[in-house]
Amino acid sequence: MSEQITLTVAGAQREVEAGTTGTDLFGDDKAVLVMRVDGDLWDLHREVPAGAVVEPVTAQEPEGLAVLRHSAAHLLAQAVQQANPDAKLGIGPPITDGFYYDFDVAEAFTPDDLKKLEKAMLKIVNEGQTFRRRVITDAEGLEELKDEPYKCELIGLKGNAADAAEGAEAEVGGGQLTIYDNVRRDGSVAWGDLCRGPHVPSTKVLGNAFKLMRSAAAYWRGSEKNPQLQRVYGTAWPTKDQLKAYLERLAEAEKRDHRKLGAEMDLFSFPENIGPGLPVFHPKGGIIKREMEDYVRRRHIEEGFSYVGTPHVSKEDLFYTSGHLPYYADGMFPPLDLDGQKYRLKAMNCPMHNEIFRSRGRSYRELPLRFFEFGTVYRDEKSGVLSGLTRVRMITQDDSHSYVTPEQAPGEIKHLLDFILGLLRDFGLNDFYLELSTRDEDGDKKDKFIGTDEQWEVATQVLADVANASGLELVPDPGGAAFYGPKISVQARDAIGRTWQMSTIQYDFNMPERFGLEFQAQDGTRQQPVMIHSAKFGSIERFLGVLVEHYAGQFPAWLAPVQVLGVPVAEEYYDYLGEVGEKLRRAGVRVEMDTSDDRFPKKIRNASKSKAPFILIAGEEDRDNGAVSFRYRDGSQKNGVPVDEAVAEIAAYIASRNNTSPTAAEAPSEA
RNA sequence: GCUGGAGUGGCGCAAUUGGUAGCGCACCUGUCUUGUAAACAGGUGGUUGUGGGUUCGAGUCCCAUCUCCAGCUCCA
Repeated sequence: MSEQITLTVAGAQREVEAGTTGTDLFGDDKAVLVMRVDGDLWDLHREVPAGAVVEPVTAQEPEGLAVLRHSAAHLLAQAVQQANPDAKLGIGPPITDGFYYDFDVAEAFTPDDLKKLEKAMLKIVNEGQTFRRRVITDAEGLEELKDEPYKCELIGLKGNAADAAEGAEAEVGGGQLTIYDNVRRDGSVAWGDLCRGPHVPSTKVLGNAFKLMRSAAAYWRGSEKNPQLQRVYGTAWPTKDQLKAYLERLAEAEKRDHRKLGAEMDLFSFPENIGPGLPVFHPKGGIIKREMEDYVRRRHIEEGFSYVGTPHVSKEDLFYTSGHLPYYADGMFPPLDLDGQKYRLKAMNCPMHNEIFRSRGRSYRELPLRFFEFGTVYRDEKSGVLSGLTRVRMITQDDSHSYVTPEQAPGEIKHLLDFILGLLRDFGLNDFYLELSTRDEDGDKKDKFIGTDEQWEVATQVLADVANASGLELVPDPGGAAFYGPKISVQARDAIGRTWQMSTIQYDFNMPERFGLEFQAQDGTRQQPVMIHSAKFGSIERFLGVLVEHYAGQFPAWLAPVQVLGVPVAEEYYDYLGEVGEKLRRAGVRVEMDTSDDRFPKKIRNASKSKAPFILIAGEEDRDNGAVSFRYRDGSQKNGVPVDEAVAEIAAYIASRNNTSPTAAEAPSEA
């Protein structure tokens, strides 16, 4: 009597009874969390309509994993409201590596609360509650959720949920309004929440591969103007092993933290008496910074840039001319008053370079004209955003400005992009993607952008063309442009897969106008150049921090503050090894000697911890043979190398700028 | 800037209900020093971020302030 319907299940046509659910189809396989029905994710307990194309979805694919995490967020909210029925619910979407849920509670969550909540969540997991979907009308929703003001607000915003708040679409989606009830085994409803779903079939699925990480405040719907809610962050994984691996990844990142390594390795510090966000570089950090700058300066000159120099302060008017001050006064330090004339610490170099450009008449024959400098700028970053070297108030930009004709712009941008990628590779970063930051078309920040629609369109198109031609992945970033023009930024992935924003290339049609820049064209007319701004590493300070983390402090030999650490086997050999050290110094190598009165094994331990790429050892045997022995970072050794050979090998390795650590396993001079 | 948490010798940490500020590493001194991740002994160093307050007595409690951490917001 039951009607038969036809479905396409996992690619194969099947005849099933009408009313068949996803659980009927896939329930045997516990790995299946939800199903994809004609492209949309559905709960397994829903009935599949006739003619549908149905596929199982597991946590192996990103969408399945997101469902798992979304369900974990629900689990958290349930636990919170169990403990505190007065807690009002915000939103609770899945995010990278986990989830969060926002609550309006009288008291912020303590670490102790998180532990208790985790236990409560585990209890719900063990009860094996099922997520049950229920379609409601807006009116029913408003009635049922009358004690949840934030949810009601979301219902009111339904339809443009994406605008309501990042993550809000996880709650109300675009279409039907649904509530998910968590049902106990006896059929009673434990808890419910407005939610678009879908969810995993049972809380059991969440196992105990979840963990609450931290709590922090977050503005409701992401706006400073709104009240702050308490956000609880958690992580959730399909298996305990994956959770463990994730926690290990975090621990690894912590070990590489440049703030920690910077202090340990005596590279830099942030003295309280100088001020927050203002780093000082110690001798060893200074070496790395200088090596970076020397190399980058050399490469710029090779690529046709002229090195220029500009002051750190200027009359305030300059920044009105550039347009920075009216727009970004908050980001600049307050003015200094000099006999009634206001001066500002510079927050950007371009106005200064423009003054160099217009210091005399320019000919088309000079273009592209490329100015470059390590320009240190000062920005009054809000106190809460400062973070080690990655966010500072003193930023040394490896900043260049190319003045070109509009026709030359695409070629110059390509030139810059190739140059940048080459530089990043020279420093050992090989994995990139690009971001194209454009102006906000209609958001509330639209007014921030100056220039005509046509100018923006041209500029954006030029950048997009070059970016696309590069073959790299290109991610759009609407609203991320500078006020004076769109930009490409290069994002680099480091050794443990984190991405860092590095270089930027900006197309600027605006500042040449404001500064009245012009050049004389072939036909004798005066024309306006286009400016291409570019910072290769963004900031030397930040890039140094990134390199510390990328290499975990084990810098490539050419950058390492101490390239060779000499370890005599005993006091008797201090002089002999000292002579080797002298030879190395004459070859331009940075050498330190361990002349402490520690005994040999302790010296080896210290040397290993020092992160020097080459450890040179000499004892009786070596001295007899006019030789020296190598110990590398990986613990491998090479004994009895004649001194001249050793010096040549080290010097060659450094000169090669090889970014991998030397080891005995490799051929000696694979430079 | 907002919310929450935290500041104890150079670094990492400890100090029962408010009752003598300790330990390890580093550093200094001495005795040592012979082949690959810690020789032994002794010693210096702190007005517990800073300024107030409560108390017979404050690292511990209260207020303010500075700095750091996490997140939010921001990032020309």
